[in-house]
Amino acid sequence: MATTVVFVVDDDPSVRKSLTRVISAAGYGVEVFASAREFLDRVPVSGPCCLVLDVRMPGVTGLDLQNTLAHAVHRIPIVFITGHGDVAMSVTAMKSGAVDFLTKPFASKDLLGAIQRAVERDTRDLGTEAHTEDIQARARTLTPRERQVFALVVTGMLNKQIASELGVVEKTVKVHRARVMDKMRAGSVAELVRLADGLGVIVTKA
Amino acid sequence: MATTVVFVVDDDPSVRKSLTRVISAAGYGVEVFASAREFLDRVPVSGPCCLVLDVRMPGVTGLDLQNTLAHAVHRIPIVFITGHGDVAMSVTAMKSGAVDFLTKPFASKDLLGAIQRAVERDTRDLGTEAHTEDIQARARTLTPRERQVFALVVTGMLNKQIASELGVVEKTVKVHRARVMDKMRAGSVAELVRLADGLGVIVTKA
DNA sequence: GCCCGAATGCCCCCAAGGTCCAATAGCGCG
DNA sequence: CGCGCTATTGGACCTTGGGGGCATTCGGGC
Repeated sequence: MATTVVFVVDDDPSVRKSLTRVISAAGYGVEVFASAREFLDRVPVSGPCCLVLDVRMPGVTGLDLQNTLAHAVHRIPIVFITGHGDVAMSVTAMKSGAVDFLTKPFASKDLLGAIQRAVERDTRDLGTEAHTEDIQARARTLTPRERQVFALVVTGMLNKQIASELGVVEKTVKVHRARVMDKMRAGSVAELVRLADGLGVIVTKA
Repeated sequence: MATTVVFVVDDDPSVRKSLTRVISAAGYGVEVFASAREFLDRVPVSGPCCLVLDVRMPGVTGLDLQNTLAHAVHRIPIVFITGHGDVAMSVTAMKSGAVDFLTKPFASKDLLGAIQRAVERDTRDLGTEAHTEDIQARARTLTPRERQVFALVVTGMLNKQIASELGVVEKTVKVHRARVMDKMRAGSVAELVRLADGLGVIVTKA
């Protein structure tokens, strides 16, 4: 499997160096960046990861980067570190979903603990994300009509009810329905409902 | 409907007084307490609410109270306020699910904004909670056998498969199944699956 | 002894799913 | 322009699955 990689963004070279030592000693892959921009210029990742981010940096700050990433496709979990943090700053970061917010000096084990929690979260997110992607991919192969039938089937409607709803004959509904079950790879109505809800719930909850 | 009530726990009488003024002016009901213990001695609430809590108090602190409430049945959303907060304290509070963490002096609108978000969260929680309660109540009326059939039906298994799984005849399964649909007030398998997943997801998440 | 949960048999109806076949419409390609 | 492909629709027919009604039996518990 791909090694879990921890990204470090800090403008202080000595901090980057010591963080790299501590984090790689814990068995993670480490990639360091001196600025938010540098990080954004080569984000593409696969596999679980997290971001250790200095709040206070010249130019784009850590909080700015957090906001930028919040609208990105894949939201990477962030552990903030800072030399001169204040309460308002930490609260803002936490409200925006940061995993932790450490003020220097901090114990290595605190940092590694936070990183571990961040990585765990990311692993979970990636799992559900991949799963949702998979389902959406199947849903995309449905024709418009099949999609309509799909939507009505998962409400529990009978074929004849769906038929009158769509203004067609029951037989036609059966055909579409069979294709939906096939394309969505559902072996039963129960599975189909779960696929549908997985699609809907995620959208509603996220 | 019941008025939304905001609980205030602070050991400083003058703070209690001014908070009461600000919060009730915003249209909320307010109940004040001088200590965590005093609050715990008369918690029972119905209807949406939230808690405005001073971190630093003699005896049981705000963070202690937060921990205590975390294991309670109904987790009330908390807005922390404090005169002398530090970053570690705020991060702990936020990680434990606090809605916000304000340091004095703060603007009234910041407090009221936080309260509004807390109340909205509580309203949502109460809604889903009541809904889950309702479903669980129905599930409790099921006999052991009906429960087993219920569990297998929502897997998408056929009656004959359930029958062999339970070592009985298909007809017997049909009878239980019919009772399950009746008791759970489900009009279709689709609905039944949603009821079951609603139960399962909550159980898994809580 | 009565009530209830559980199990079962028989009969019948309706819903779901599949087979074989067929028609129409739109769209891109040579 | 015709050919092929896909989406959509529909009919006839048959099998399997789900659900309801009715009656019976059996074992516990009050």
